[in-house]
Amino acid sequence: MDDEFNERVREVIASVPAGKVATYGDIAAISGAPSPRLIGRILAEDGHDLPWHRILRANGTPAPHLLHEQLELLRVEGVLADGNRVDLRKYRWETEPPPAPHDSLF
DNA sequence: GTTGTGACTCCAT
DNA sequence: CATGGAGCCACAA
Repeated sequence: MDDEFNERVREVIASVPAGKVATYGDIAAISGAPSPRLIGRILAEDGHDLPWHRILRANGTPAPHLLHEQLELLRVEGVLADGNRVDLRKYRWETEPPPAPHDSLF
């Protein structure tokens, strides 16, 4: 029960479809982790069986040491990155559907 | 108990 | 875009 997030986090990451990406903060929020740092730690410890390459930072850029590796794997899955940055706005995966595009005033 | 470190995020300058 | 500071959690020494 202590590390319930641990299991939850892996489930969420494993649930990310190919061609999509998620941020540490999102995984943390969805999995119920207390902090996004835990996500990084889990991946570093036991992310060998998970699509860790689909996890990006809040600004759409992967970790410094994985930057090249991540982008390569993502590129193969159809996620094209501009330089070292991925279009989160386009490839960001969400568990819940976005708010209806109601005719907002703006 | 404190300190340092890390695949993090946000805000201000 | 770069830098710094604060918040955050877990672990090793």
